[in-house]
Amino acid sequence: MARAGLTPERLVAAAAELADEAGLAQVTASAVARRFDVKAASLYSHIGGTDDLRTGVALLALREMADRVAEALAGRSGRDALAAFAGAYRDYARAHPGRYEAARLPLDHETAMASAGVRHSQLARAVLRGYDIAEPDQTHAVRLLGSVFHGYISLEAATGFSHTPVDSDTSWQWTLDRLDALLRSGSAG
Amino acid sequence: MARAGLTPERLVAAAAELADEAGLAQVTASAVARRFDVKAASLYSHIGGTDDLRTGVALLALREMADRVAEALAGRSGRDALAAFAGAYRDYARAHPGRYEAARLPLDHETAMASAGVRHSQLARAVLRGYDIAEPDQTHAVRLLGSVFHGYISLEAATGFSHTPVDSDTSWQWTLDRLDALLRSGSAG
DNA sequence: GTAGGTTTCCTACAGGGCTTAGGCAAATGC
DNA sequence: GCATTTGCCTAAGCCCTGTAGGAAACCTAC
Repeated sequence: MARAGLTPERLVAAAAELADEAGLAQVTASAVARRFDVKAASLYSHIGGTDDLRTGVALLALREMADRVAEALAGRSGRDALAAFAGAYRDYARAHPGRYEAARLPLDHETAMASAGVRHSQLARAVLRGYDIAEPDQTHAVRLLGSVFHGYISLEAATGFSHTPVDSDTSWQWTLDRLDALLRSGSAG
Repeated sequence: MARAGLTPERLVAAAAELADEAGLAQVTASAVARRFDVKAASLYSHIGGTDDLRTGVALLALREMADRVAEALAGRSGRDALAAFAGAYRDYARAHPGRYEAARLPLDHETAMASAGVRHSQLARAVLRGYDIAEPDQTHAVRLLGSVFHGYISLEAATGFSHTPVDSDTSWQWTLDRLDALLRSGSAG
């Protein structure tokens, strides 16, 4: 019988597609095996198991997001950079909800340190260079940016902010304006 | 043989404890049944299944959080109210991580509308009464509060913001200060 | 080109979890 | 005290995980 050509990379890529289509919970060894017309047991020479698959999706998502954010940020500063930064995350989450979900999985310290997660905080600091904020406020501000955007994106994904007549895009712009103002007054401490 | 005295409420309560101790993923019909020294099949006359159990935990968590937030808010306004509001959520999430996790489960529209989730936005609006913000900005501000606090709490839970020497409590206070200032200047925009 | 070794995928199996169906025993109500 | 209702049981089917060991495809080197 012809071989399916399984590799860790292809398995993780399939897992990522599955996550986006059906949710991270549907990413299982069985489901991924089905995508390759292969028995579930065949995956175990390539990956450790279901957890490995999900962690793989998380690492992939962190890399892809960092790439997109970096590209969005190129040549921008100030409010422009802030909007590009936030927009890149939001767009990614909407295009790849399962991957985004995976990116929030807890990673052990070692894996986290070797992941693209590190680039994310560097990118946030790049945005803040447009705002003249010194340490330790800069660290506070990095956390604030992460919190606001991750929070907004995940609440938007869960509820769609659909219970009121106010448009979510309008709230998003409003939030960016206010955050920009907040950071601009940031050097005051 | 003696009966175990199962009820939907007791099952959900046990599921909530389990969630806090071991994570929401460990909340299964089997695991809850073990807590009552009962076979898993016995649960099915009381609850619909595993999903029901988790949804039950979500609804419980929403109720408990709304109660605590309401209590924390009593008699406070302005920055005091803001800090009490945010602190109540953060404390709850730390005391009951599994319940907090469950509270973010997507609920169908009908269930969401009948849940205590509705009270949460009312409580956020109560905080904003101290800041003189009219619609539609008030809705934007409600979303901002939800985003910042939920985002902060979930990032804190996942990473502990432990990769840098800057204390998380300090960032939290800084965030509250800045948010207070932002809302105070809010009537302008 | 073909023999050996390696890799890839297979079948088989053990272990759990979910959930339904149907039965017996305990509680309840009359 | 007896009938009914309720609560928990066993049994069984299905799906997922992960391990072990086998067979076939691929590679290498003569």
